[in-house]
Amino acid sequence: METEFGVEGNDERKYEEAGFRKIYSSLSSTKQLTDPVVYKLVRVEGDGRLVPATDDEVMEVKGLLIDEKNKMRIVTDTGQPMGCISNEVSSSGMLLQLESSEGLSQSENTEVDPEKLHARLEYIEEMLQRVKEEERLRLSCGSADYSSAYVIIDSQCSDQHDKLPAIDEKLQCEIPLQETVPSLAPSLIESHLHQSGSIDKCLNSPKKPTEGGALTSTGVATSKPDFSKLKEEICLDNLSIKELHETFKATFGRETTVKDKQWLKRRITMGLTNSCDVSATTFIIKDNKLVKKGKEDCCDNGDGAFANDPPTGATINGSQQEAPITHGGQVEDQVVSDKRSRSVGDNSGSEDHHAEHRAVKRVRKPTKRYIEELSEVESKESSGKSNSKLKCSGLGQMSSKSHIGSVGNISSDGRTVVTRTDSLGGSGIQIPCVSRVRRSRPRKNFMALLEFNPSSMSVTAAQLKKALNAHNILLDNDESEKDRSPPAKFVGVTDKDIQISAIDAVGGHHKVLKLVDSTGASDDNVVTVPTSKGGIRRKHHRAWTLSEVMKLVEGVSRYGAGRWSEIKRLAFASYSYRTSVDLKDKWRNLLKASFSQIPSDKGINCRKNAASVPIPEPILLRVRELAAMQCQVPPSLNSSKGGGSGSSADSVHEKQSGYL
DNA sequence: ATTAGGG
DNA sequence: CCCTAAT
Repeated sequence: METEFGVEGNDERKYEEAGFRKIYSSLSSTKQLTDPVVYKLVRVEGDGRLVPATDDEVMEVKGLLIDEKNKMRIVTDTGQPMGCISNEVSSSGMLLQLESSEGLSQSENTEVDPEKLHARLEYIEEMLQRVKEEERLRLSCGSADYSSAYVIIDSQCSDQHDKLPAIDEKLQCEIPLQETVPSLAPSLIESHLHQSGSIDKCLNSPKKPTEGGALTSTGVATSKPDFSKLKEEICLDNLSIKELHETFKATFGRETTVKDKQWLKRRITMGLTNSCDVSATTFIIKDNKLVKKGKEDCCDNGDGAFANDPPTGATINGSQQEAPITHGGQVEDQVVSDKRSRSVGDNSGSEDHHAEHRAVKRVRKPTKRYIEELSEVESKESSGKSNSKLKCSGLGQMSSKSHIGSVGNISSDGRTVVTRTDSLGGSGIQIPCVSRVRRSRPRKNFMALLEFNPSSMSVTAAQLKKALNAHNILLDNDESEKDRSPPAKFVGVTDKDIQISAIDAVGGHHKVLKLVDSTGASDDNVVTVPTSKGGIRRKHHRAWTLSEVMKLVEGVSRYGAGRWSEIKRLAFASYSYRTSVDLKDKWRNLLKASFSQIPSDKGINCRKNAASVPIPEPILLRVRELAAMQCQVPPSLNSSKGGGSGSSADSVHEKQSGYL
């Protein structure tokens, strides 16, 4: 149906005979299908049966795996249910089967180059990363309905696995998923235009000697979102992987480890242009619009898409050892060389970790909060203990047990969650160091309980535990269990986690990676932090990402300031945190910022930026616009700053588009 | 339940 | 961000 046959009909028949139905091929006709990867989509029924994905499901997932450069195909299984894998599968989901070419085309040849396998592994990881990212992005758009994605890796070459002990390990990584990732409002783009007089250069020289020094020795800029990189014109083409990662973070407020330049560029571009139609081969974003350099024009040609695939990745700077995931099929070797330990799917925090770890042989720098928390712990316990634990759970696990093993846990807001044994009520249970207790709701319940049962601690404790469990915060020693993801068994999952667990499927021939989606907000937990002053204060600051801000702004422009619940529902549907009140507060802040920060623009970005990322001027401008058109302009500084060129145009603009 | 404002 | 008053 949605089949898009075509292109190298080479092994077409073979696949079909094997019971596959090819549904998508993004292969360019020029590429050789020497080492194809086959995807098979399967749904996991509640009883554990695996049934072929429906066409609709296929369609849905199809978009997730458009891989234009690597030679692979996506096919669905036309066949029958594949049998039971587990009766623990409660949630239905998608199965994505990756079949290595070795399995298909070389099934007779048992001798598989270990290197190739390794390469395959790396490749799969990369793909998983991408699936994950796509999943996140998709989630943030609030579209999807299915809550799980499964990836099955057909291990027909299981005999090779001994040679690659890492495989099994890698399949068992948990992936706490993070929410977020909106796209930028097109409306912002316009306002940006007005101001673009002063706008110019590409951001390909993001390294100011001053910044980031503390973080990385490679001179890569800091990992904190740097909106400045998103301002003005962005030449994604010239960026290294690292820089792309930075840009990605700035755009989506989240780290990524996807090493594919093309993918990164496309994704970033999509985010920045709020378009899903980004298939350009050149990625220059100017004024939030995609500018195509040498080629035709921008954004369009949604389908066949990435036929020509100018090696933008070829812009590899020799200086930086960037992830050499290139296209074609020659990549593998390079990838192999990159076999650092790495988890299939951690989330931002550890992704960061990986990125850093990879570029520099250096342990991830603990976040401020982490240090803070650690110190708190230390104050109670012996400091040395804590330290060792940190190291242990942070890295030791990975390196010792296996290539990757469990990456430990990462809180969805990007912080590494180190488990420690704490004397909570003297029970000595293991709790995540940084785990935060669910905020408002449980607290309420908890309080209520305390009120009604002031004396029965057991009850309240149980309730608390229950509440925590409800949010997938394991208080028990399940921590390790969770990590291990015992084979042939699905981990109990809530909709709040994304994880990948390996299980032995039918006849032990399949490894299944489960990619459970997350509503994204597993982090609206809170931690109360004893302030040095004595009081204890809550400590959840969830930094607003650029994307969020832009979404907010766009929401305001669309529904009007004040309709926070509307905006919440419509524009922030996928953000479980960020209440309407939050939106309101943020808007208030934005207003304040937009009307105050103007004059000191140049002087500011020197030092102060280090701590707090400034909001890009275009956004502020837009905010001012909206404020003006909605009569929210603070009386004091009404028309002061506007004197310049942009404002006149703006005012005109705002008057005309005043009502929406 | 949602908003507006102050803290 | 939190809290509260007002609607």
